Amino acid sequence: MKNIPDRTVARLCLYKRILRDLSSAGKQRIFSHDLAKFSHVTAAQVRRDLMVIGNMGSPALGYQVEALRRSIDDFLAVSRETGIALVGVGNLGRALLAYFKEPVPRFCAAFDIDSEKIERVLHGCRCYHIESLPAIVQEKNIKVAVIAVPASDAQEIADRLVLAGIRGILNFAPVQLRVPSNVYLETIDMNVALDKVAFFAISEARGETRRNAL
Amino acid sequence: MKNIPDRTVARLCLYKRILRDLSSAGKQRIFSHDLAKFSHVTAAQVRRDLMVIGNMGSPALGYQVEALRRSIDDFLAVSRETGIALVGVGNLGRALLAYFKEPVPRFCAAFDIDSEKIERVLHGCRCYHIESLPAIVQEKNIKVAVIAVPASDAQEIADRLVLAGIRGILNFAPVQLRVPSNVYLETIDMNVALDKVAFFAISEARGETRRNAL
DNA sequence: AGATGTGAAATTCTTCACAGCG
DNA sequence: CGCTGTGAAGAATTTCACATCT
Repeated sequence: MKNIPDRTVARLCLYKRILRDLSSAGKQRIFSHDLAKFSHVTAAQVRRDLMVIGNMGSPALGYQVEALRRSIDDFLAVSRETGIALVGVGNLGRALLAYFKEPVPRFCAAFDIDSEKIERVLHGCRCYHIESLPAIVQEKNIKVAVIAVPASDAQEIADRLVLAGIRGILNFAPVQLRVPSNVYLETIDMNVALDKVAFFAISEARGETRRNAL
Repeated sequence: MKNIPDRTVARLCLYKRILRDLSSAGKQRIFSHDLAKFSHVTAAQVRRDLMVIGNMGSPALGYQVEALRRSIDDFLAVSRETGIALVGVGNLGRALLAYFKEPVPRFCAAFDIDSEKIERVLHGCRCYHIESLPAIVQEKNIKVAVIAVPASDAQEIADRLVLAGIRGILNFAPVQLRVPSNVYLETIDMNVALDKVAFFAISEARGETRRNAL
């Protein structure tokens, strides 16, 4: 498989969500132009992105919302071929459990060290002791993990995750983690996000309004 | 002021955080090469980014950690010239209040409709009824807001924020909001983030490991 | 007519590479 | 010498524009 640009994948994920919303709102067809408007990108960009999943549209009718959604879903299908674990069931961790519970729970296991939480089920997700990580990761075929522990613990958790065979990490701790290059890492540093918004909000150096992170 | 690229600002925010960490770890000087390693970018990129805040380094000694941190801080200083509001004190909102409470609380007001929460102080931040938004925004000179309400309410909140004079919005609701072009908007869609990590984790289409969102 | 799919141009972002300094 | 600051080259990404289809 060719190298798909990171940005393209992010936009495809976005289109997927928009198409789902449109679909459940009963819309049947859509033109690149409209999808572009919803996603805050250009129509040419939409069509270019859609090239990677093979053509789908008809000049007369545009794209079939449901068919396109399914195509993108298939392309990204991997998302459902793996379990996803959450590490850290503090404030943020619990919020993530709640956030990702609808429409289908996305986490299949949560980990913490606090014995208060072990074996409890929060927002539909069972909580295990971090020592069980390797066993559960194996058992549930987990390839992706989200880190929601304090910055001071994040590197140790990352190391454990890598050791347990995790292939992708979404990190919310405000540190730059070191992981082997075959593990995909993305860090969402909300301090950075907030600083950036504040900067562009106030300075007149409008960074030509990019509307999507990632 | 020239147009500073969005990415550059994001990296400057990141350098700032790293320099703060280094500084409190007692480090005095640093070379672009090292800062690059910590931020997962190249040394040339670091130097290029630092150009926008004016030169600072000495070939012999590298950069003075504390001076550089202060320079970046000044450049981004706007971050502290404004109040920041949180709208939506649900699971995610409360997690954000906790997350942004250290070292200095960053939110100066929270808003919700739930009368249970009004006038209570959570994680050091007072909660107001959404109807008070215009008054409090004016009173506290708030220019930036974070949206942490359900997707279905996010557009209405965005409209109210814009009307109240907000200049920048960080949106956590999984919808693409429509705001006037003079308002800076950034959306962090955690579903998209997770989909993307899952995609690159499993497909062999390694998107040449970008290590930072934003 | 008006939309798609796509080479090719334009733009933006990153890296190279080297002059100049301490 | 090795590092900074930076012009210039190189990559990557986005946009243009048009041939093609309905």
